[in-house]
Amino acid sequence: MREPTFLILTALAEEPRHGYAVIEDVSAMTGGRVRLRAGTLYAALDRLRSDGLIDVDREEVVQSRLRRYYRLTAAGERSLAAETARLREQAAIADRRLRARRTDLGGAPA
Amino acid sequence: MREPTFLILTALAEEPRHGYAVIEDVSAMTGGRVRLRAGTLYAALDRLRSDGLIDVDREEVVQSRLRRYYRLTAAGERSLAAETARLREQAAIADRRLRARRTDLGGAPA
DNA sequence: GAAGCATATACCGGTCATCGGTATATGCGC
DNA sequence: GCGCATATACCGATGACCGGTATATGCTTC
Repeated sequence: MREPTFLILTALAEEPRHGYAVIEDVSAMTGGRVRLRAGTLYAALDRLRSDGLIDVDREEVVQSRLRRYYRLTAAGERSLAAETARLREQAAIADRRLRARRTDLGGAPA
Repeated sequence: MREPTFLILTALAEEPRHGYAVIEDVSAMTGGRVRLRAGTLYAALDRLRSDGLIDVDREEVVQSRLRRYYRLTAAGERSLAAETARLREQAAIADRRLRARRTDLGGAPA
């Protein structure tokens, strides 16, 4: 799973959101670093839906504009949890090695 | 940065390694989940080298076969550290939301 | 009242990291 | 001599993602 996909699932983990709200939440989550493109978002939404990780929650019409809300399915929740565990483990391994490097004397000029 | 690239940098963070040793370390690190393909590895190595994140450490001939060892540069170390921090943060956010979900009552059948 | 901006969904062409397979070469065990 | 592990390297295909654009509406500003 790539970063944008992971962030979309994380956005939907908090509460059902419509497309545009996902873009905004991902931006807020990453301190503005990740600005999801419309193309990325809607393609990912379709893909995640056909994979059964998300589903349409409801549709609302606000100011005569359609809002389609998506929510995480049980499978999506499991998938996000597994991915989160993986991220945490890999970060821990890298962290350990980076620390060991710095401990091994200021060291080799790279 | 995608997962294979991150894992390659992590493999080199421990000590200089040659290509094949990177494949083995990545496999060990991920409990056998990630088996880097030769195509993935050498393309990534070339790319990382031209990006200045890794460099050739030395070359050895073992059993008349060449072994090219790569090491992390200072830039590579910084890049890996930044990426690690990003992973840790995103995992923490997702974790928080997943926990909140479970707390919010066993909840909605997805 | 029109121009511009935010909201909102959607499509499309292109890029690029990765995958899967293959080529090449050597040494070892059977 | 055959298969396997080691070792580097190339190539075509895939697919997620990017960037841009189209469409539509309502709000704000001049």
